[in-house]
Parts: sequence; structure tokens; C-alpha cells
Amino acid sequence: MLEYKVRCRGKIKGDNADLKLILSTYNFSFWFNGENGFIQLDRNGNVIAMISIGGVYRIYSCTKLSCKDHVDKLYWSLGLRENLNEFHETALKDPLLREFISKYPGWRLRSTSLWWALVVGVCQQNASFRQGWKMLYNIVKNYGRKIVLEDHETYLTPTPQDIIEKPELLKKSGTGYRWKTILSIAHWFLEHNVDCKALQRSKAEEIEEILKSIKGVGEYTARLALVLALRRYELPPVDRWLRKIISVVYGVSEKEAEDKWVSIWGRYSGLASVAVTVALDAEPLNKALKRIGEGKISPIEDNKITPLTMWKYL
DNA sequence: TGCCAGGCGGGGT
DNA sequence: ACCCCGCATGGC
Repeated sequence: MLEYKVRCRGKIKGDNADLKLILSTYNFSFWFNGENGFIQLDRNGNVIAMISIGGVYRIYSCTKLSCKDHVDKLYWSLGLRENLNEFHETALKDPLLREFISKYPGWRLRSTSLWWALVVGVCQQNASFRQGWKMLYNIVKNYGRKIVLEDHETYLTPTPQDIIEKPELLKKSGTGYRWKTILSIAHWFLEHNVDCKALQRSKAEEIEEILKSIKGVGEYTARLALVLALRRYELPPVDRWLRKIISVVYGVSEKEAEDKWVSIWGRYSGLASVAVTVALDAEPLNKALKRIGEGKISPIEDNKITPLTMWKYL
């Protein structure tokens, strides 16, 4: 067993990013403990960044590595390379995101690998927010790729290979019929030797079609992966939840909802989709609609599981 | 305790 | 291009 050692150190130069907020969003206890976050920077888990909410980071790996490339990747993962001025301008005029963005201008989307982003998408299919994230928590824990960085313990995401070797652990993780889809995604990754840099050069529509070629990956999951892994926002993931919310808030039919959304958010449509789920604490539809009616459209501090607090409970 | 939920594909029209 | 149904779980 090789030992992880610190290979690079530094401090994040923060525009106005709020690292605690960024690390809190849709995260698990083994990747964020309130003080330090752990971010996997490569496909196999050989390179891991540990970053404090104050911005001090260390990059660990078992072998020597190029610091410049990996620090760059860390900035990318934390969303610090994006200029969101245009997104913020729109948000401050928007009834759904105005409150959230004015309260949390330092929010950025934390990205994941394409592989994991697809698994995340599949676990959101036809399930509640909480059920989906519980599945993901179980998957990481059950595959059990625990590692130790000096005196810190954390977990790697399972690799496609791990899944193929032990597909039964997927069912044990409570994924129900989704286990087949996750397994086919794993096979797809091994067979295609996916090159994300090359994928990035393609049009979003083309990437969406490629991802949809995997059985069980449809429009929603493909687009969520574009958002979470590639920071491509022009094609928004719109599920039943968001579709209904759009139709109520902007007074359009559910059929027109997606077009309306894109007409408002343009090239930030996908980012806005995710931001709304955070703003409304991922409440189930009826509660979310009630919150909107009451004008409570920013996260509420409470002792319950929300996108911003789930790291305390899972 | 029966519903039913931030999709999806297959089979109908 | 549509509409409709079943689907594994876990949570209410």
C-alpha cells in the first residue's frame, strides 16, 4: 500500500468565493467536515486535495506530480475559474434566484468527474432528493475505498472497475432498479476510454447525445452531468420538480417551461437549475411551491437535511 | 400501510 | 412526435 504524501501546498486566491459554502453544497461528511474538504483530482484517486474553508490547500499523492496542473484542476473543481457576473446580473432581477444570490454571492458550483456526475444523475431519477443522496452515500461507503492522508481519513469514489467487479454492492446501496444503469455506465467508461478534454471541444448537444447512448441515461441525467462535470450550462436539466416550479413562477405551461428557462438564463441555464435546488433546500415539490408562495426562496437554517447541510448528516 | 417521488425506455398511437 | 405505463427502494 503506497502512502499519500503532500506534494503541493498553497493558499487559494479567492475572488469573492465562499469556500465554506462551496464545500458545504451537496457534500458528504467524508468529503467535508465543516473545516476541511477533500477533492479527488484524478480518475483513479491517486491525487487528492485537502482544502480548508480558509483556503489553505495541500495536494496529496503517492507519487510525484505536476503541481501547476493539479492546482489548476483544484481551482476548476471549486468553480473559481468562472466569471459569473452575467449570471449574477440575471439572478438579481429574477424572482427565483434573487434572494439566494444576493445573500450568497460567493456560491460556486463544485464539480465532479464525469463518471461520478452520471452516477449522481441516475440516483436522482424517480426518487426524492434525500433518497438519491442516501444512495450515493451508501455507494461510496459500501465500496469502501477508504484512504488516509496523514491523520485525515476520507473515501474515494468507486471506479467503474470497482462497480463491475462487485455489482451486487449497488443493490445493497438501495439503488433499486437503477443498479443496471450504473453498471452500464461503468462498462461504457471502460470500453470507451473517455477523454473529457476531447469531449469538452464538442457541442453540448453532441455530448448530450453521446451520454444518452448509455441505456438508462436520458436527457435529464445527461444534462446534469454536463453541468456537474463539464461546466456546460447551455442545456439545462429540467425535471418534473423544476418544470412545475418554472410554470408556476413565470406563468407558463409545463410544455413551455424549458424554453422559458433558457430565454431567461441563456448560457447559464444549467447552473441556474442547480442553484434553484439549493435556494429551495431541495424541498419536495409541494413544500417548495409553498415556500415560493411565502417568498422564502433562500436556504433556511434548520436541523434538517438540505443541500447545504447534508454533510452534517450523511 | 399503502402510496408515491427531481426519469427512463418500451410500446402504443 | 407524442402519450402512458411499469419500475426497486425507502420515507412518510
